[in-house]
Amino acid sequence: MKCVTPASPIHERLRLELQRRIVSGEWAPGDRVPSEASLREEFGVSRGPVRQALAALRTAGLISGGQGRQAVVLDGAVPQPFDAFLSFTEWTRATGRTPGQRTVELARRPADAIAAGRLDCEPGDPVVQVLRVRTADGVVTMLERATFIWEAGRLLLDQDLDSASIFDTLRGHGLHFVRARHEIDAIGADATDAAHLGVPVGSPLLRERRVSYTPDGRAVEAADDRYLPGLTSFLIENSSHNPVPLTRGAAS
Amino acid sequence: MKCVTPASPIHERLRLELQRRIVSGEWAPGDRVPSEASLREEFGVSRGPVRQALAALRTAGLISGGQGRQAVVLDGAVPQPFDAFLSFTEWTRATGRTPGQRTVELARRPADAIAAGRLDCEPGDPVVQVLRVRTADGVVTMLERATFIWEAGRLLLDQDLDSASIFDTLRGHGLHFVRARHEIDAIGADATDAAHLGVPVGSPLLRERRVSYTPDGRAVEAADDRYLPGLTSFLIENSSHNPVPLTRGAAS
DNA sequence: CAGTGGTCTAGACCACTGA
DNA sequence: CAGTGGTCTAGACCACTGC
Repeated sequence: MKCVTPASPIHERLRLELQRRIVSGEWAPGDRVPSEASLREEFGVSRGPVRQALAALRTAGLISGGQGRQAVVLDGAVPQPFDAFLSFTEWTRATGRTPGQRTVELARRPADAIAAGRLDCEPGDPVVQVLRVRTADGVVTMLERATFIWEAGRLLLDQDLDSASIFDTLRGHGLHFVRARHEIDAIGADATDAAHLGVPVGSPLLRERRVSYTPDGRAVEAADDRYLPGLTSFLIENSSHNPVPLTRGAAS
Repeated sequence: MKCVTPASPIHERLRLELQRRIVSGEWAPGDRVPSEASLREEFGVSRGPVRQALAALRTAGLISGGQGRQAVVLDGAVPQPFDAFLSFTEWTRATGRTPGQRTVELARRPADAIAAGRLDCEPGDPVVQVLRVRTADGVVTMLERATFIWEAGRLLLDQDLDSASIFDTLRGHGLHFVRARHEIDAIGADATDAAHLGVPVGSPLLRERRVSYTPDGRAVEAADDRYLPGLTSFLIENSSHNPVPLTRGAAS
């Protein structure tokens, strides 16, 4: 088994190897995935890790499955790691482009009721707010409004945000994100959006509101990102075998 | 164990019971979930099903987790079954409202290049297209453009679409959907959108484009649904433990 | 250091699919 | 009817968390 990271668990290495065979085209869409028994034999492991690896690929939308029915390679989009969905910087790099940013505002102020509710802190608690225009290969793509709890935001106040990734900075101080909740809808551009994205007030924008959490469950960042339409979309792969924490919600 | 459906697998019944305890408030957000050992003892099963049930709850965003760290109940949104995300009818009912619809057009025509590509058939093959205004509790919510392959669409031609769920109809003929791919973005209303949704041309709409598949991997339905903003949003729970087939994509 | 979850093995039975 | 995946058990070792 040609494994990239020999230190990780068997099921993880197995998943990476199978994923490599799929995205490299070695196994083409429509091909039948080897049976669990074959994979057990090929890699010399028991059935547990094999099933874990296959379940992960199914969740990622790379293969199909079903009782009695042999799995088949699907023509899914290449899966992105968790970080790539959290960080504009990571996402842009992962898609082969160069991320850029221009910080419009970086301020410490007391949390208003909305921010306090989303970040699970008290109104009036100090928070740090960032307003940045994000670009990909120099093209204006998104306007980012992010609010951080003081413990995280204070680390950003003396940073040059135009040249550093916020996520990298926080990670460097031991603040990791392991969970996030996203709410996606459409909204007309307000005056601020219009000014920085170069569109008329009221023109359509794709909005992603997000709250990110640390392993111990504390909310650290609440964001309101507004994307220019036509440049960005969100893709979701969904199946009854592996239900996704995906909900169509009424207004909020 | 108070189980709703004694015929289903242990891990499924276990998940439902634990989910019930969470959504009913019996276990409040912030409470610690009993250890795997306790659950094994309480339900008299081995560790496998217990872990399967807990993994499902983690994926659904209902509980946290982590090596050595005892799981904690989160304040997540109530999870929706797979069907509820596919069918406007199911979703509306699941959220306690009454679905309605007004069919604008129901037509058989040859597939154009775009529809053929999405449905994996040849341009010129017959398809059935449906244009419907969808309402919830009588409020106009969404304009649905759906294209079906002939095998499915032919079942709809003699239906009264104003009173029946398309998904129910197809299900009744043995056409089940088990997988779907969704692409979500924002777009300005075109003339058709404007006329049926009652908004000016160019005003922001939330667009969901979707392709649905049967168990044997055939694409059956390609949809382009446009939601009025402020009434509907998409919610996604995301974690590094349980990566979600969720991708931010460049334009399409 | 005790308890917890993460991982792995070996073996078993069943339901379903497809030739 | 043979092969496949879905499910379950019993037992084991390890890494990490939190007291």
